[in-house]
Amino acid sequence: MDYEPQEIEPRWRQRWAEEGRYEADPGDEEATFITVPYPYPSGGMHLGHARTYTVPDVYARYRRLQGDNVLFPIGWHVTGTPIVGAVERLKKGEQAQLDSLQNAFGVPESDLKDLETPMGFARYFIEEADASYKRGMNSLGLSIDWRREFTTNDDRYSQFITWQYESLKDRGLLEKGLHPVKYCTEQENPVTTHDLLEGEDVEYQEYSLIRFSNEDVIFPMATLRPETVRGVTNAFVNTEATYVEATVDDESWIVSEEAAEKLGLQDHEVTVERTFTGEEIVGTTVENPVTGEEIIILPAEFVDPDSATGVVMSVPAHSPDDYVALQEAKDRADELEPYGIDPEAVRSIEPVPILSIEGYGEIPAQSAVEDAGIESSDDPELAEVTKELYNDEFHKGKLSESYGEFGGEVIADIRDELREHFQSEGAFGLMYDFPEPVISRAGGKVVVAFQDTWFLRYNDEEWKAKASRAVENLECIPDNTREQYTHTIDWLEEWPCIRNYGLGTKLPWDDDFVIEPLSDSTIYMSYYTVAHLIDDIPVEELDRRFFDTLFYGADAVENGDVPGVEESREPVERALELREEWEYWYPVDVRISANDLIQNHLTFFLFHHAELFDESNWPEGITIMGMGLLEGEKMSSSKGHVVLPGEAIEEYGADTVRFFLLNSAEPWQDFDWRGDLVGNTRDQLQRFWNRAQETIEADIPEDASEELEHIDEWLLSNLQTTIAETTDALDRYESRTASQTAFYQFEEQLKWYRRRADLDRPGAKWTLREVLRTRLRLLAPFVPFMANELYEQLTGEPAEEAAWPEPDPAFESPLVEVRESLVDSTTEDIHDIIDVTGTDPETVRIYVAPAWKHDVFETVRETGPDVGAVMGKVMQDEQLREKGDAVNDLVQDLVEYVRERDDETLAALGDVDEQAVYESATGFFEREFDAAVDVYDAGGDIEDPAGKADQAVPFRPAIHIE
RNA sequence: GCGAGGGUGGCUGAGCUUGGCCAAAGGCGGCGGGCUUAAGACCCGCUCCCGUAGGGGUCCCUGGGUUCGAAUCCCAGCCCUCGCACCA
Repeated sequence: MDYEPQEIEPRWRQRWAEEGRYEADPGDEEATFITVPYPYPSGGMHLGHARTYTVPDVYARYRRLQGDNVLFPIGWHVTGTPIVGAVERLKKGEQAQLDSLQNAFGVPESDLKDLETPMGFARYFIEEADASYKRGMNSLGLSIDWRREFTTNDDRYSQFITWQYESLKDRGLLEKGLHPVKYCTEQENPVTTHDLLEGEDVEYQEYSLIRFSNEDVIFPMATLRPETVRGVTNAFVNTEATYVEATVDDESWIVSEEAAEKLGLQDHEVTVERTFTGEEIVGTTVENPVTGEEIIILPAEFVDPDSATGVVMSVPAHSPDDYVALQEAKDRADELEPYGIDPEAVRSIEPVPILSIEGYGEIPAQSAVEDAGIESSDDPELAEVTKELYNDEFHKGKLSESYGEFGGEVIADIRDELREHFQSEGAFGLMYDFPEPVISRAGGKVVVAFQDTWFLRYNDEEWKAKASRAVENLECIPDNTREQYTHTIDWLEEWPCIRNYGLGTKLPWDDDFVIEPLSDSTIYMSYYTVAHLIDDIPVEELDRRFFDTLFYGADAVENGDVPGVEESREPVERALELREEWEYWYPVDVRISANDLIQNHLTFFLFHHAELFDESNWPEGITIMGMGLLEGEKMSSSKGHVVLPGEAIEEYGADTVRFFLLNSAEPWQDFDWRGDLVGNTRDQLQRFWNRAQETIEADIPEDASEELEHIDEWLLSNLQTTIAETTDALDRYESRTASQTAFYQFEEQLKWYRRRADLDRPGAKWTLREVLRTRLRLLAPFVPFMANELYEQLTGEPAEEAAWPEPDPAFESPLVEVRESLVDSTTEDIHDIIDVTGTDPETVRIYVAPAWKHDVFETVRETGPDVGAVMGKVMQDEQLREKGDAVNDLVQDLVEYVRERDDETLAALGDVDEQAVYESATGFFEREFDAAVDVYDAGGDIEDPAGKADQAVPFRPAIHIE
């Protein structure tokens, strides 16, 4: 029977579906609960996703073979704006979106209209599309319990999330506050990264506003380097731009027109009193709030009125930009007279350094500009020089003594403190803005606005302490991720957990808001335990009391000791029944997720479990997964640089796809899907299949197992090692090591076995069948279609009905392995000699070391690798003493030999009858070298034409060819 | 700058935790052979240098060190990747 995955695989898919094979219900067996992030169907499924879900599947299948009752569920995450945004972009006919849908995911024109509602879009990629997740998951043979699927937009799920957030609020872990957000001035609405047309990567900056003043009028100047306040020599405004005088809160401010609008959105009361062009304030002098010095406002074209306040302070000693601008202003000082500026006053402006830094002159900006040979503000190198100087000053610059308590400190250490100091003194204000233009997809300018927002208080000390404890007992795979969780818990601050629109659950007490995706997915694993059993319960009955009963039990509800709920209440009968499901499955044994989610989602997952559930229900393990590359480059649905599981499975078969994904890298390493390598994997599987067929068809007598020879025992001994190593590797989630061991590494052993053994013997046939029977079970988690098919052909039942193999001590034999290693090394030696001499021998003579040499070996083995000690003992023997140097050389050799080997091997070597080993392999040697082979005892009266026999040492026979 | 992970033979990629059986697995590529009418597929062997006897030399980013012995441990340096921070 040929290997036809397209014929085999659909049969198994159908069987599994019909049997409900992977539907798991509570039972007597040990429960294993494996979860993976539910997919976000804002597009189709590609191969990167395929591995995400196949890794947990392999583990699930492994645990099932181990006898566990395994639950592997899946749901669908649709919360928030990405899907809504995708629909909007589609409806607008945006080309990038159409490309992604049609080219990357093969959506036909006729289906596009189905995608015009958010849930229609989601539903399409959940199950309808060719590239839908459900189709992909089924094709891959994932052992999912499909009864439990849901979406995060379902009413019942929302009731669950409502319970979660009401509980958290009662526990004081939610807080309302103002928060800077990206805000579209066109739609007058907050926007997310997905809503941006331009500037997706731009983060807003927190600018210090230095409150320069003229009389009662404030001229706030924005800077990201508040420590330079003492180095300001002048200011710049754009003469062409529009500025306003506005009442800001109770003060009079002069800023650009754009800045006035932004300030109005940042919790300031702003009334524009008067509008004028920048020209008007050129020449004005203003007072530095820190130094009290008067500085003059100069004109400059480069000032962008849409950046921060539109009034720029100049620090020529530390900003190459400012330094060059000031030089240019001096050169053209005479042109400033019409503004009422005295040219001499401009020419007399000198940079004022406020910090010292090694590697630069006294005026760092000057030396930086001069060293780079920059002469004009048009020089493209200026930006680079500026960046470099800023970096150096931040990390290495020491502030001058005029800063009092901050003097002598490195900027990086005191910038924040210094800013707060001047803020509290009233010298500084604060403003948020983007350093680059940001444009929304609606075409409007995006600015930073303050919005009322609800926060999760991840900075709560008690909560952090609980989360830290959850990490302590967590199995982190790989182990070096543990530190990252701890680190994240340490620095995590408040997290805004709502959005203004999108799919999902409304904030229970304010339905203007929706709970955002990273916040509505922290404990949903518990929902899987009952998801398939609550469809018949009316939505409104899934209330607070229901979930309290479900998760905390009747006692907690009756006694009113559910945190935040004071009155005693009746438990809900149905919830008590369901509680058994939850108690059976929980906690999550392992969460398998992506490494970039450690900093947010996975840590949130720990926080929420630590708060809402007892310690016994905290997650037990998290395994991290790496990313996928395609032919060496990052996969990207928007660029169409993806392979769809359906395409790959059609070309190679699901087993090949799975095997490649699991075997080419450990789960936490990045993998690279390369067509040539995948093709090779398919060929290997096919070869395995063909060999298996020979074994399945072989006619094996009943009593064949009684005719095992040494080489059969050797293979079986190796098989036991393979079982142990594969099991250990899978216990550590090392899918690559496990599959390499069970598949490729054992193939190497088989290669030797085939060369060595007479395969027509019943004993050999029996051995190969035994090997196949074991290997199919070891491989079943990886290639379930093939393994089940072959196992059924071999034994009459699928591999998944059988048990995971365990090493059989009866077949473990170091002695057998050591004996074979002697044959192997001798074979290699003979080959070497033949290769080097270039001869084709007719006779090969093998001389085994004589008994006295083996006696010396025994002495070395007993004494240990110490030449002096061994010689002392050996020389007590008169006969050996007579041999003199020969003994000395031998001891040197043997000490080396013993030092390099472990005790078990040495013990086995002590039991070996070397001559018998080579004699029994004579037939093999003769076939291998096509020559007559004779084995001699080097100590006997023997034929030794070249006088080689003396060279024999234990386990290294002398060899002569002729 | 901080944190994490790396630098291995033509390429890819194991080994490094637990130093010695490591000239260093496997795959790809290349070379030779078998099978075949032929190609492909498949099977076998070779693939750092020198060598007509199983040996020797050089080698795992660079330079030191520890050790009887280092790809593996320690120190210093260089370079790369990824996060974060910082930065008009």
